[in-house]
Amino acid sequence: MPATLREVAERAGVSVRTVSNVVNDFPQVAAETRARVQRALDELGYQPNAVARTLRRGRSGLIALVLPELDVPYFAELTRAVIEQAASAGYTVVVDQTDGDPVRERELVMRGNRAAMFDGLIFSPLALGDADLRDRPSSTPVVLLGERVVQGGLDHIMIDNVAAAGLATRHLIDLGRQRIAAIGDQSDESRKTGQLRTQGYRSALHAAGLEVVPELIRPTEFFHRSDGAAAMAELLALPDPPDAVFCYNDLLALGALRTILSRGLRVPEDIALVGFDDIEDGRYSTPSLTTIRPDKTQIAKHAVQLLLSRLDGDQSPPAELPADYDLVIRESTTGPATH
Amino acid sequence: MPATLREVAERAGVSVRTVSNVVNDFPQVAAETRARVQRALDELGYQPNAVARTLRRGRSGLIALVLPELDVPYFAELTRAVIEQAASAGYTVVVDQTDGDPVRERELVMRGNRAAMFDGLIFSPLALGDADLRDRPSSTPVVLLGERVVQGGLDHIMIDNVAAAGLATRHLIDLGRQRIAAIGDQSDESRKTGQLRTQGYRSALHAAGLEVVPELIRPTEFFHRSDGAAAMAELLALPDPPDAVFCYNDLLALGALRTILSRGLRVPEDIALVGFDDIEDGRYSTPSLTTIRPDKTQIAKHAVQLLLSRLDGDQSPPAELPADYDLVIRESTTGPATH
DNA sequence: TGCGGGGCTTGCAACGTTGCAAGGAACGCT
DNA sequence: AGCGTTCCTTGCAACGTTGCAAGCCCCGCA
Repeated sequence: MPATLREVAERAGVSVRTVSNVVNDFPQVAAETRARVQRALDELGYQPNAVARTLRRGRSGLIALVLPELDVPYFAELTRAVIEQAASAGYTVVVDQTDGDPVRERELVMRGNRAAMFDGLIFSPLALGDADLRDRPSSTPVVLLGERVVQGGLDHIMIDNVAAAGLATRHLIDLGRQRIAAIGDQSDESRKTGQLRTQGYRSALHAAGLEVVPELIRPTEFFHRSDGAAAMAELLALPDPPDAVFCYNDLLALGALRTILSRGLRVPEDIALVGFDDIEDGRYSTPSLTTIRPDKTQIAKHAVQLLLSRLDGDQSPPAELPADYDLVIRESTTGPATH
Repeated sequence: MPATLREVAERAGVSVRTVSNVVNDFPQVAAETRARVQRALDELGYQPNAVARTLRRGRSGLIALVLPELDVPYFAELTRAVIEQAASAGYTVVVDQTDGDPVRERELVMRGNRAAMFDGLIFSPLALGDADLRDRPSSTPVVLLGERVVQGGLDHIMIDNVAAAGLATRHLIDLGRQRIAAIGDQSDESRKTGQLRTQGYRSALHAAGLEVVPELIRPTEFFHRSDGAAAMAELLALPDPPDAVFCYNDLLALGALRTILSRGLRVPEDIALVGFDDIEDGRYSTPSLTTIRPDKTQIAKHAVQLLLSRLDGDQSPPAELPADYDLVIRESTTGPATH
């Protein structure tokens, strides 16, 4: 049963308001009074009631990070970055996992700070699209992450997927590979990630004068290891298998790697592999994984700053911030370093 | 600016209390009134204010899951399980990451439901130990996960680490390995995990009549891939390197695997590897990882149930629930399946 | 002595909700 | 007609906090 302001006030022989003034470090408190109140606070182990405070102030100091899956390493790593950025601004992050369930996503995003208790939302949608987000009734600020939504009229942070995918593909072309496959295409109109990356992949092939072979572009339902493993098995079953694969994320690449190695083939000698996301797993696989590295810290920083500026009343039109990325070359395309 | 009960009441021409009755589905409301209020609710898009509700009811419907690191796959996978269990009981989970920072851990656990807004806490401590938790002033119920704390006088869920480590070690012995190393020992008195697993490792060796070689027991500061890679490098530098290694978690094992393979050695032919945790990464590495699999779903279920029973006023003495585990044999000890 | 002013403290109200118990209307019974 | 009962609705207060503005006291100055 924690102490309230009133109990502290009685013990210190002052009014509730004065205790509040001490707790909140208002200057207009006599030193002697302050000391007496402080003693009472300490003796009773007073902790302010955050709920009452939030009700009164209209701010909770919480921001929600809504993600499809926490056990996807990319999201886990991004979460760390967001928590760090928010903490340095005095905010606490609440993480919520939707599993890409449209109902859960809608619930979280559409309801405002009334249903939940947070001041703002950083949201990486999987199921919800442009249309869904067009007119949110809620007034809680939202920042979107990822390529899922393009025209939501909301603040939005994403990397240039077409260019990044092109960079990855060009790297394989530069290595002299001829039959370059892609894993992770998504026909579903609403899944922008796969489509944008396929677009970048195709342009890179075109630009190099290489033929785009439809059967080398493998769709997957999700971006998990198992999807990559299965897609790779299909590619290996082709009469003329690829000599390189661009996987649309690292998990797909790790799944594909597993399949390749289990068939006794070598990476990169027989098949070169490029992933996307630069998760830690890919730095410790054998061979380690060449990948596109999005600047997760930057993404987190932009997201938090954008959100906080909205909380401060920034009324400027929705921003669309690009995030940096680069290509990290490792063993899966160039072989082990010679030492 | 979302609607309040009062605004709805004015629109419907009833009292605030009646609107509340409709919102909360109290039976004593005339059908006609209910319909009229419902219409007003819909028109204004009313959403109850969770903060006010919590203040009034004394319950937020939130439970916090406090973990050292979200980007450690074991915790990410556990988080998924906890979220699922809590959701099925109508609770929402708030995830908080401490990075093992004692200050943050203390802050979260010591403060009650006042400082934060949750009804209870599921806590996997890294830095805090028995003494720290002995007399918490807060009345918020806590369930502890893991072996960090043994005598906290708090509800507690853990697996039998000694027995599990013994099982892993015995598996290596049964394969005929003679020089079995261990990675992940922790001399720091407060880090129970490493100590308990070392204890199980030693007993298994003793029981098999094998010598315990101190230099084969490698301490690590953390349980990350990089720690495993470094420790393995030390082991390989020994005049007489091991022919098997029991790693105290899968990340250590994956780091060790990376080091072994990069030296051109084979797993399991030259060195057999066993991990702990059964994270998904270990199912897709090459070779896939033999490991101890804690029943994460069971851990989550017990934790949530225990916590909710405390919230319901259960006053029974602190429980110490064991969680199940088993040994999953994969390629890192027995080689690829022949197909 | 009267008055202005600064330094410090306080009471009141409100944030939006719900528990409590009372209020009121309508009905049936004697 | 009077009374009890049932059914429905309502006002008040409170959860713990803080904004606002008033209030108090004491000091200094004329």
